[in-house]
Amino acid sequence: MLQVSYIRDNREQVLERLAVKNFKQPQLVDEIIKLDDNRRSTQTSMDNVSAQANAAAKQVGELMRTGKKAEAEELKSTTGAWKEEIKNLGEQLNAIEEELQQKLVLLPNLPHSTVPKGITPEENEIVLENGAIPALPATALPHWELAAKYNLIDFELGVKITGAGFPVYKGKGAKLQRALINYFIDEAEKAGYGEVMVPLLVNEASAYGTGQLPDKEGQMYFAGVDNLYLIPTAEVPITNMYRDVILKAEELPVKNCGYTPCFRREAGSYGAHVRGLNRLHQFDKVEIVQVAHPDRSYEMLEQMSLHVQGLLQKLGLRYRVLRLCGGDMSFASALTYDMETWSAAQQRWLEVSSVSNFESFQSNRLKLRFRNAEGKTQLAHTLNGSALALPRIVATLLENNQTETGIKIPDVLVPYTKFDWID
RNA sequence: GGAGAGGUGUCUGAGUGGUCGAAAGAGCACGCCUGGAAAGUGUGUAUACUUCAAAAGGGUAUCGAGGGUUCGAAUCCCUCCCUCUCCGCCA
Repeated sequence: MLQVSYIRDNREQVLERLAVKNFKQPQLVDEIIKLDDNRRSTQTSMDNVSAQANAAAKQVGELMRTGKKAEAEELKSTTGAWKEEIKNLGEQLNAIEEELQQKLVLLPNLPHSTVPKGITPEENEIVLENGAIPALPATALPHWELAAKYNLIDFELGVKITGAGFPVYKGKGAKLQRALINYFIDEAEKAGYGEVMVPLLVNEASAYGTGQLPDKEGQMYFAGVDNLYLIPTAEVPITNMYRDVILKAEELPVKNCGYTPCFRREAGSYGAHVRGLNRLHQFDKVEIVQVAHPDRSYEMLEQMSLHVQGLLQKLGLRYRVLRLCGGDMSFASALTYDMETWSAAQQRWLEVSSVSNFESFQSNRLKLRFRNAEGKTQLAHTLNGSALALPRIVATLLENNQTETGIKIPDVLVPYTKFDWID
């Protein structure tokens, strides 16, 4: 959520930035400013009447104490009109604030100045490409066939137990999952991210805090009896640890990492591109999250991007980094890098990580602040990234490392898997 | 699931109708003291909105949330939420 004061002070710039994000309702900006004007004047009127009423109440007390009952009674009789007015103004104010809030949550975050214009994924900017293109045998298989051939993942069994998109990992397939999780967590800790293990269900306030509500309600599984949402990403519980928190400036940046399963309904996305591990309803992910000083958040974003790239390099995967264009970015992000690995058997790029700076868009909702050099509270910046999401990493690893005789495990993972071949 | 207790500032904790944004202590910050530190001592120490060109200053709101009674509510009444304890069940 953008800050109203910022919108007021930078109207032109806000409109210009929203256009980069291809935002369709620029009139909202002026509507918001107008509502805020209205809010202010109503608030001022109400405060003035309240001040009068408060003063009178104090005076009544004083008169009673000094025994001037008649005067007190007289004063009492005059306060009725004020009460009525305060009530009316209060109702008006509530209505205005509600409408303002409703419009405010419709505005996406403003894209950073380096975000390219564009609408479709094709217009994303390729920042760099790295790693060798694997040479596969002519008999190379896509991962879902490899998974079946080596008995690593049973998609059908998952359908029986739960439904499509909930695979069962078996044997070395299951061990590979655990190995990757532990490897990613260890690497994140080495990079200074403190590990946390968080709840997989969150309440409404948390879902709202990171922006899943109100707009993306349909994406989350919902446990209605207890009013809890299954997390679509660890970002939600981890970032919400800092909801309503005022940090000291010297505590920044706060760096956390955590492993969780992630649950996404992915309503309406079916087809050839979502076969196998390409898109699941439940998947595993290690997330890195930072709360940063506004002056340094972009530096931190680069640091996070390099961390993710380091993982891909160590796993020996060919990857590329994209700077998302305005139209392809998420609602809450100011700048997003997507990392994609090259799936040699599917002959396509697969998104395995997304690293974003949300600036103060989330922290404004979360009321996540720090005390700045002047001793005043200021909104902190929040960032997060996948480091990494497992399924497409597994897909690429299986496909790119396949040989006639089996699948080679990358050296860095062998201490975790305790085996170096799947055969 | 049954029964009970309770939600006050960074924390502990007082406060049952006015002088309460709130005692006291702890913590923290700054100063004094000291060769330096501890102890001691002094001062300060919530958040948001608003007014003001800005600062200073002023106003309003907030003692779990919402509503009510009253000239006036942390304090009384109602509804909801949450936490804790005991019992039951249980990984």
